[in-house]
Amino acid sequence: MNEGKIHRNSKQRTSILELLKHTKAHPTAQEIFDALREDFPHLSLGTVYRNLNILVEQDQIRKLQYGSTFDRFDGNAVPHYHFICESCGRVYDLDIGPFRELQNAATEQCDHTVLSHKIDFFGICTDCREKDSIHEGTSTSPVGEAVTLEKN
Amino acid sequence: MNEGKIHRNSKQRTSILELLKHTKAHPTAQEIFDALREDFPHLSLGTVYRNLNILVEQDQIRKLQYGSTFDRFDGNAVPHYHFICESCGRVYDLDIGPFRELQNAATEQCDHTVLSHKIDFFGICTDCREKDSIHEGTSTSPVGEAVTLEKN
DNA sequence: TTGGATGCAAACTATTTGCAAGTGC
DNA sequence: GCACTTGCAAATAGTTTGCATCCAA
Repeated sequence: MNEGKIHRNSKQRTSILELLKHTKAHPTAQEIFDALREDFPHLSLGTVYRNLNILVEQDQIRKLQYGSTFDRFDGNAVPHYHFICESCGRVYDLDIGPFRELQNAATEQCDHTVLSHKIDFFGICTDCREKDSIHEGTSTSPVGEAVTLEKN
Repeated sequence: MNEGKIHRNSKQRTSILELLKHTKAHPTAQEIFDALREDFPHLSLGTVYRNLNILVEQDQIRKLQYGSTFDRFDGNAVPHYHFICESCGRVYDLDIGPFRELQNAATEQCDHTVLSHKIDFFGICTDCREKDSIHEGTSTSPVGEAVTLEKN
């Protein structure tokens, strides 16, 4: 895309980065937009998306995708794994790993050049577990495709 | 959604499932549509999506999402990990794991109830590595958000 | 015969893009 | 002043949905 472009500073982009660096919430583009609207009443969603893409490209933030219809963004550029609550859709950082052995295992098993990996854990977060007599939370459609080790 | 619905047989759904069971290619909805068009000249994309969702719901197939704009589908319902080529976008099955220790590690570190996990490995597939003097393949935009253990 | 399944087209949603005006360097 | 950025609105792309008709049980 616009890989080699020289980027100017902009209050908008700086604010987006700041917001992401100071939250653990992994917000969506829309959430970032809503939050920054207070400071920039004329802010547009297009600008938010444009800047998020620039920041991702610069490796300052990360784009998270695991099954909802929309992406989330992570201001923590340091490699780490995630836990995704299948009830409320929230994303939590995990403080384990990285497990380089996994990559060795993968490399040994296939002939491809393995450069990186990503692990997502799924389940029910403490928050949802507590308010659990109601069982089904206001969920943003959970995920499929995960390795269930203990099927119940 | 339509969880408890009783589903009739349909040639279309059967064919979609057959196709997915007999390929290792993890095709997209569009690719499935194109392939089945030969047998069902009047097939519609809507039908393909509807049936894919039913099959996912029935745990007969899995929906894969790792960063492209579109989803892929996996006829292998047995838990397994994937390797995604960052150059050509192809998805390969890996024959390692599942690593239940990971889940224990995660459970210990957070208080959430961890039910499942998923691992994706990223890199360059053998195919792309070979035709590599040309370097940039016809890529469908690679992924972000992965743990790079050895930055080169 | 009844309610799910299909084809078709229109609707939706998240994201991207074109353009004229604004702005950092 | 040049080129990047912005806001706005229109455009995309992938997926979903409404509806009349079709078809499996």
